[in-house]
Amino acid sequence: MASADGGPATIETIARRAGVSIASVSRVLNGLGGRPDTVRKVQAAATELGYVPNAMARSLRGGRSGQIAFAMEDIGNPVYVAMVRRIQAVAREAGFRLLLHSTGADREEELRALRSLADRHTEGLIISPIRITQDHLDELRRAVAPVVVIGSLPEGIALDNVRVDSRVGAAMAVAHLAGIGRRRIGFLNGPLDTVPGQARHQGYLDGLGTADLPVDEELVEFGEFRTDSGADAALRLLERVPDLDGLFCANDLIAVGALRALREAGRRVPDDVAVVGMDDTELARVTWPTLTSVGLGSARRGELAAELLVDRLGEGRDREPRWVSVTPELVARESTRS
Amino acid sequence: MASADGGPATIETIARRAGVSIASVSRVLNGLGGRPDTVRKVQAAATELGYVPNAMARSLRGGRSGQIAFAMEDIGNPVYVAMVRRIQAVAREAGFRLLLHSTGADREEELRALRSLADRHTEGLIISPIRITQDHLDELRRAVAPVVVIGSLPEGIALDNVRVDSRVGAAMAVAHLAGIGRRRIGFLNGPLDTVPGQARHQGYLDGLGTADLPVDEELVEFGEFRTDSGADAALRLLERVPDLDGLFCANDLIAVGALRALREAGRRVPDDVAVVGMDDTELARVTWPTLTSVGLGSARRGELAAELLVDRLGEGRDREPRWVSVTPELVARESTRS
DNA sequence: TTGTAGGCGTTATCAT
DNA sequence: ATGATAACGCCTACAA
Repeated sequence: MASADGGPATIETIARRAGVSIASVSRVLNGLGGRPDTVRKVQAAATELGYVPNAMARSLRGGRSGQIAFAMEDIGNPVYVAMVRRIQAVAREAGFRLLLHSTGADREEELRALRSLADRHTEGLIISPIRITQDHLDELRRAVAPVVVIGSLPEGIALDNVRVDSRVGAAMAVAHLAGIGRRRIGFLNGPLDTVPGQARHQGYLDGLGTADLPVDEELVEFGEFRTDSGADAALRLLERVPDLDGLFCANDLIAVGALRALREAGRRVPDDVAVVGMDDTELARVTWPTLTSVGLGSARRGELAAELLVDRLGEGRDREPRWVSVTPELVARESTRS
Repeated sequence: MASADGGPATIETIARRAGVSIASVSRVLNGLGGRPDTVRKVQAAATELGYVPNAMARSLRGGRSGQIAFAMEDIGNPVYVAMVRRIQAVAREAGFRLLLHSTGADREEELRALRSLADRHTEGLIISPIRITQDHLDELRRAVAPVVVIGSLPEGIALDNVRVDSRVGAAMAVAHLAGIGRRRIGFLNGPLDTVPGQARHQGYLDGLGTADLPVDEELVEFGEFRTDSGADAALRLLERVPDLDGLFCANDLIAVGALRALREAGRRVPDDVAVVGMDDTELARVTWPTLTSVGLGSARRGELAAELLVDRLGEGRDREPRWVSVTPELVARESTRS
């Protein structure tokens, strides 16, 4: 029952009702003892009034909001869904609520998310930016609360950081395609001015080198990390390189678009063109043919990031920044089955 | 620059620095006028100190946290992703931060989400439960802050509510299958003790009736609203009803599982078995064949729910509860192409 | 064991 | 126009 006297019950309401001071109420409610008699009266009053402590007052007083935030590009990308899921679980476990920032990869939005730490509504932030500008670095440096970055950071940034070497992952993809005898291996990349775009491009070149395949700029197309963009890019590539027999896509969304484009263009997968995606999202199991993809441990990265943050907000307040990493793993499916 | 004197800058710090009272600082910072001279001094001090108002203090004082929450079953389901996306957008637009509760369809978790409104860390809640127990109703009734329910509510509950008639949607699916000449139309449903499970079951029966097809209990299988469960159910159904030629799945996840099972069982889609899903999620465009699905406007429902909540937290504080609904829409794709 | 009182950082009221 | 002061609800010395 809410109190009849207007607003919700407060320790003051309870104190009056129980005939004790607010201090006693607070103590009892926080299990700090008291005379049995007092305890009983307070608990009775609290129950009758349906008392629930005001989280805002607690936060203000305690200097801790009990909230952390996760900023990502777009929850529409299954990679982030996987991350959010695990982050949510770890956060809840540790008693934190989770806030979501969808930035749309907009630089301003990302910076806003970082800056918003300053108002202390959130105790810490996990951020996964695909571009890292000087502004980002400045803002990261002057962040007033712990930040964990998912994604590769330049040397010398003293921040908790969860990374995965997607350059190696990309090379694995190319090696896999070369391994099943493909010679004309195309690459559908995202924007080259993004961290993943850059790394995967390097990895693609590495992979070609290792497989002793010539580098041919004709084989590379750029677009956004999205399905529609992937389909368009695939069509452009097919037009230009009719004898394509392998295709590495910089993420699963692009790969899904590519599969569609290939089908529309009458190419069989994997017989004519074998395809490899990246991120090993849930999508990879749903397409037809199912998609071979290089997993980058997104769920695991989310989990690790959350654990780092939670630790730093508790025990590990003053520890050195930690850089942890996850190993890419190729999961072979029908799209490269010989 | 943060102030050197320990903690972050407060209006107090600024006041000292500018040589005015905290009241003046507050006024200037909130644009409530002041002598040009004073304004200048305060603004200068605030900038130099890198002042950012403490959100917790503001919330406590103002009685508003600027936060709303969304509670859903599992962010892994694309239906909720679509909702979250729009909710996030509307919330941000209105100046609210968004908190996420993943309940795993656990009754206790859902109730906890509802009860957590009591601590005022959140101003309102959007909840999308698939089961509505008496406990839910009790808790909804005594909720201390505005709640918007996405999903059908029993009569007589005075709450903002966004619904879609998935019974009609299910009937549309069956009608569509019958319309392309299918006679043995199976149904893979979720649990019958859920609101959607119940409604879709009714709709399935409605559809058969309208198409003058006999009701045959053999044609119905139950499972969870998940892909793996859908695959299992499909196999059971195929075993029992070899002459199946149409299949309605209670959501896209089930349908994705069914498509896989059908392929493994050597049935061609749509030639042997035509398939219709429900929710028209992003998955429907990604499968092969692409999936005909009955859209239930999940993005739109999320948007409407957020708008209702935001309105009630502002202008519409005292208006009557509103029930808005969205119309199902069948999107035909390859899985039912004749 | 208990109560009084101060303070967390704001905003808003009320004199001046 | 400005400053002192009282809340908002909670926790916690400190004093009794």
